[in-house]
Amino acid sequence: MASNAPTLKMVAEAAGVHLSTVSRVLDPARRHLVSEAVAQRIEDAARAIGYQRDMAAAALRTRRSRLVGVLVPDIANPVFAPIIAGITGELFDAGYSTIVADVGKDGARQPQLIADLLSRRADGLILATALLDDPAARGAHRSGTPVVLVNRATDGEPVPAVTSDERRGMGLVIDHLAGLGHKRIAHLAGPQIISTGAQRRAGFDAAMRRSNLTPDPLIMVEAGAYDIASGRAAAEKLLASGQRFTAIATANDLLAIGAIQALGARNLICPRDISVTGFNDMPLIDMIEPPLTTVRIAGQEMGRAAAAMLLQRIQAPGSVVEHRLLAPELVVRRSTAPAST
Amino acid sequence: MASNAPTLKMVAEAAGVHLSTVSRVLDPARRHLVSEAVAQRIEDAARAIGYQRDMAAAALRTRRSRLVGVLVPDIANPVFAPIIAGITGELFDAGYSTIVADVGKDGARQPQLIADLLSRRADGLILATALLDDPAARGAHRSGTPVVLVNRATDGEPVPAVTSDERRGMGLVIDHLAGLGHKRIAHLAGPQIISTGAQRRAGFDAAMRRSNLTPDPLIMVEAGAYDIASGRAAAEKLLASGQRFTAIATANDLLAIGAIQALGARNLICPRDISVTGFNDMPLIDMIEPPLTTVRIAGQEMGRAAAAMLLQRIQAPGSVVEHRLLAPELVVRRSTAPAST
DNA sequence: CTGAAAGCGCTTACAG
DNA sequence: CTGAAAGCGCTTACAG
Repeated sequence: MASNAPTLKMVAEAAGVHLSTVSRVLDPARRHLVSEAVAQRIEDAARAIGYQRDMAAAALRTRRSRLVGVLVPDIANPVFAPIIAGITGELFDAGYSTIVADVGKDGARQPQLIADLLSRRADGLILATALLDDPAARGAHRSGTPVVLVNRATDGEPVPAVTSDERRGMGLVIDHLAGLGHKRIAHLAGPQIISTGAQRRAGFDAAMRRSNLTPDPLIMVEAGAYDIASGRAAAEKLLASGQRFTAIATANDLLAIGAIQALGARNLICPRDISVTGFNDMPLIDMIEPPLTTVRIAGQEMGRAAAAMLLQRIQAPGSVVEHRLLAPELVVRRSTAPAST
Repeated sequence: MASNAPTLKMVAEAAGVHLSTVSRVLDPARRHLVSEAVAQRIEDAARAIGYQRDMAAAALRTRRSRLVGVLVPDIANPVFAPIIAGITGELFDAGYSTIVADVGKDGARQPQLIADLLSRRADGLILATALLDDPAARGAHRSGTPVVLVNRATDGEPVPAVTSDERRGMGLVIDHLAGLGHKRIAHLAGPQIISTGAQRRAGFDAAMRRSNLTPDPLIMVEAGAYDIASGRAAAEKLLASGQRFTAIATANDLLAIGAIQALGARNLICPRDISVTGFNDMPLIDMIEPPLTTVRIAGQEMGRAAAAMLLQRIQAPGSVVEHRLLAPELVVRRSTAPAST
């Protein structure tokens, strides 16, 4: 274990050289500075005694840790799983380690987690936790720490980000529903303090107008959170309003499940009476009844792209801030049908 | 950012003391060694210039990093999400950071990841990746590194572990099915090189005998992996065998979905013709058609318990090896019904 | 109660 | 091409 781990000095003694020479040989970028014969001898010795470079010490000396911190709102939420997988995969390939931390639903742990990550000399941060107005994200970015937002962006002062193109995603939904003859389309929106909620709603408005339909404020409701209970509650409000509509475009798969439950409670059947769409294409959402028409976001790619962007910013800290948008994809299943008349 | 971060020395200068005194004051355990007046002055100075302890340097000096590595077979698998959440939550509360790493489906990255974690002076490892025979887990444990297995255990030489009580879980399933009058119960087993697969199968045999039923090798199949496709393929083999059975007890929810699909392909309906049970109670499994009767494992608790056990082993490295078993719970839904006659 | 010094394991100018 | 030395930012015996 660590307490008796071989050090550079031990390798040096075994090979009969100075430890600085060992350090050179073991760094691919500087190995050529040493004669081949000596280098060979050192490599043999290092292998023989099982030398492993101490990253903690190297980080202290070089001020680079090859460590990246990832903050997520809820590590148990399946939506983030492919994103995290993409991030860790890309970073691993680049020789980086990833610390994934869960800030808790209310984000309470975020400040301490950021401080902790920085005190471990993390080379950069990826935040999946951003609110539209997010002082922590802005602050970290401003202070010069390489930061990239993923899945959710901020508005106002730009911070580097990789997200799905939410407006386009909702546009695909509306085009699909309009194509099925739906005219009165309700929107079950996500929390408007998060970019996904706000952008999907904006995409809803824009796409409705593009289709010459009117986004009617009377059939728009906002869910308090992205979960089934909130979706059901919001959909019940919609149904209780007495307004007429033939489809509900929701901002999230779980909200869609809640909406379908609310319909069922009133003996309305999806899609026969009312079509419902989701967003995200989460695992198993194709297995529910009815299988959900939804928008697939490229989670793993998003994670990879965010990691790549961060790596690039670690190399060139001051470089221009970009917001990369990934194209989503409509997945038509059986929760949508021609408008009932 | 990190390059101009305040150091102990800067705080010392600001407060007009030696940096060793600052170090004492900022460590709660040694603060009492310094006079209150000086301590106050130092704390004020530290706050004023925004001092943050450099964990990398502290780790180098103390040989403790307050960092724990967690290895999972597939970070995108929803089964692991609550386990990871439990682990990170418990460790955060204890002042530890967690590195979560995905070893990839074939485990190819595991050796390098373990080496990397150790080179960052991780204080311990939690492995959710263990095979029944797992040289890496055994090796790490033997070398004196604090290690705890979670969800999956090894056999042979004992390594500390926290898992669900698989035999008991499958026992609950069989008792339930037997209570519904099923006598010919097929087993769709998980991979037998993983403890979950092996133990659930062992639990199946034991519980069948306890109920005076015969576990029939002719209606037992092993899935190649825990996924829908493997479940479907295995169930098709079962159906093609011509053997008679009225229920299939599977080792995993995804396998159960595959089994239900295989039934559907032969125009058999679950549960009318054949009852099917799952295992894990993964997210949304209650929403599929039919909602699945399954065994709920206490994922988050399991994670917390594994973290607590690791913390304890970090304090007392040589302490006795235990394998903690958490009680699972049967969740009856609509995929099981009285045996058709 | 406080300071001065050594040293954790590395990397990297600087000599030779 | 190789060695000797300084120093990253801390903690911790050892003095006084």
